[in-house]
Amino acid sequence: MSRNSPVTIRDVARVAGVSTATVSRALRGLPNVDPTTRDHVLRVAERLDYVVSPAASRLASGRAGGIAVIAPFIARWYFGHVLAGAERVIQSSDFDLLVFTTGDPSEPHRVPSIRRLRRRVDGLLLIGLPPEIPDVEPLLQIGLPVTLIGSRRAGLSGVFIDDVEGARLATQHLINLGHRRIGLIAGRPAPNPFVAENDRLTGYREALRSAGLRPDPQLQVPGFFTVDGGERAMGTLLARRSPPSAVFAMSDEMAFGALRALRRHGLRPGEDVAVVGFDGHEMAEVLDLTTVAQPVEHMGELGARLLLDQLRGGGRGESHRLDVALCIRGSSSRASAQGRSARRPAISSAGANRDVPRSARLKVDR
Amino acid sequence: MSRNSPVTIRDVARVAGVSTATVSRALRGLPNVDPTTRDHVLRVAERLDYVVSPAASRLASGRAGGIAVIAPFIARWYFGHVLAGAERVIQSSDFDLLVFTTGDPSEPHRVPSIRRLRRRVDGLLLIGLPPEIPDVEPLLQIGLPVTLIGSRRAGLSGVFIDDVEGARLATQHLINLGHRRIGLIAGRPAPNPFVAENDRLTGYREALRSAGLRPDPQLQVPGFFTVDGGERAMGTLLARRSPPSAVFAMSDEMAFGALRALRRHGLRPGEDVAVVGFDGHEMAEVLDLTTVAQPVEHMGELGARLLLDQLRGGGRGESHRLDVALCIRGSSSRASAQGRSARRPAISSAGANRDVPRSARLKVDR
DNA sequence: TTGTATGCGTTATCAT
DNA sequence: ATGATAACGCATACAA
Repeated sequence: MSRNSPVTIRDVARVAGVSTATVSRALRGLPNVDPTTRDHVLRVAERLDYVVSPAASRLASGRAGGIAVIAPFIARWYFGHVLAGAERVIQSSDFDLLVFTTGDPSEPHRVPSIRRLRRRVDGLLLIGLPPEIPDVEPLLQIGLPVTLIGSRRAGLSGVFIDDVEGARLATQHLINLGHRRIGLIAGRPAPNPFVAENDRLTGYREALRSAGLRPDPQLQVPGFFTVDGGERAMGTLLARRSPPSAVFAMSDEMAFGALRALRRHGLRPGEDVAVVGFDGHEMAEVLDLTTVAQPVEHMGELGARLLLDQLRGGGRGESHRLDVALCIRGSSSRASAQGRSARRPAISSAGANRDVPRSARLKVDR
Repeated sequence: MSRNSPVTIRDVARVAGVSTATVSRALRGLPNVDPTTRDHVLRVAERLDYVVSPAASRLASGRAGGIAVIAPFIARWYFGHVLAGAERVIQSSDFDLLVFTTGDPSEPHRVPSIRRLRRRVDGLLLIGLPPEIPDVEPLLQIGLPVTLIGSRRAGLSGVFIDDVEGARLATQHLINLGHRRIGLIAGRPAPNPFVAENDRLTGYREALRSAGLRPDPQLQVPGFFTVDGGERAMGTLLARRSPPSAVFAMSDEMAFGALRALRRHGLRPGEDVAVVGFDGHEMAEVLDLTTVAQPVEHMGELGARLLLDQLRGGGRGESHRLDVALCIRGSSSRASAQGRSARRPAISSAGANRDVPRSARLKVDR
């Protein structure tokens, strides 16, 4: 059995008839190497199927050779897509991509300990992790180049969207449709340290206020960014004495849950209750859900690129704000203010200020 | 405080008043170390905030210290969830988790070159990559411990489901509902080397045959495992001279597309055309889609565990077959065996509160 | 149980 | 442009 073929740099040097130093230089494309020599060395290395030992290289050079991508989750839509974008870019570099998951950052710290990171990676790519929360802070102190995706911090490289604007777009859209009681399915209960959430809350409120509407705390419910959470949140909203006629959810997945809650209550999205999500999830199209789309994969790519730039000594601390886009679909376009209320006489009246039909008041299961 | 003071094993040894060898042994929990000494060393290391240099350690020991998880995609539901499961257990080991993406394995090879893997990882975790396709084969030859998830090969460690049985369950369910023309939305066009696809095709055919039905090639269309592909496939099926009254899709995402196609054609899933998917996607519940659920996260966990066992010299080549479960929902339970019969006036979404008969066969899931 | 000494495969410094 | 050689930080036979 031809177990391992420990072809070392010395073998290459010997066969090529040069010193290991020259081989090293040639292989890494360093200057001060005769083109002829380099060519020769490359050929020999190829023929011998030589592969540098990362361990040795790293030990000698002091570089770790890896990039840590740290995110709360992998399987959730937003994170999966950002990660996919980042992976593509990092894979085309010669850094290893190490993945770390933290779980919900508002819960007990599962953030990878510094020890787990130190000496193993040269840079950090943080996805959806607010730099201000206690467990993340240490990661920033460890002195490695960092790039933030989906959150931001003065002086740190990052790529993010205008969450305030996104939420405002969504809310304003609902207002334009004639709605006056607009609910909010948020993430975690406020107050919390998550910038994106706070920004979206701000956008929501601002839109309401500038339309002369008063944000009603009773209409703001946490949905924890899950489908089930969104469903429960919608249930809670429907159970209010005066339920909303429209809802803005801070994520598509929560909006999906909201849609289901509506159906379970016999209400039709877009007709009885308007719903707008946030993300641009593929399923939003399938479910005919209006949403604020963000360029997730691109955010991952760009973030990775920014980090690589730093690692290569190039520009440090660059920051990019990407645009979002409101995708209007059936869940909000069939304005019910005067819309197809024919099928549901109960809600035909009262313009935008109408109440949700009685059936909405039914108790929420689960 | 000063930057980082590269605390080495020698510093620890000096401060602790022992040799570096002892420190090394103590820190790694090796036997033949006086408990008192070990304790002392540990304390000193802790106080000095010592972190072993992976590079040095790996160079000296010859181990790479990493596990490569290789999958076609990250952002697709199945892969994201399997990966999440694997991540959890690998993270609790002391191997680094390196992620590699290949893109669709039926396309030009983007499989990570051996050179990219050799010396960097100690083991391979292949997700949804059939060992028989040309690009994957080399990975198996490189001599590293391998575990397969979602595919299998005699002699190789792996975790998979009974795809034949899953497809049979789905198809039989439709047959039981009275359907006789049952379409199939497959993955890639047959023939192809993907075991899971072939198995599901087999299950589909067997169910039909054992019910005295003849599988009609005209009713088998590729959907490429995407929502859009599924939508197109459904469109194709509906355009047949004699369209199916029911459809089994090899993935939930394709089934979602099929649902959308139906709606666009003014047909109601579960009433005009029955649809069954495959996966157990969360959205299946939201969309009231009947599906064959597989324990994806658990597959990831188990796969990682099997690989770790091999790496630790324990059991080699273990194989696990996990059970699937048919989750019956509205997309198939409102039996209406007459295909595109006259549309019914009723709107039945309100009653979509079906429970999930976890049919006889579910092992692990949540 | 503990210490000594050597080697792991590269990179980088200094000559040449 | 190229070569010799000292680190790099740790693991591990071997000795004690």
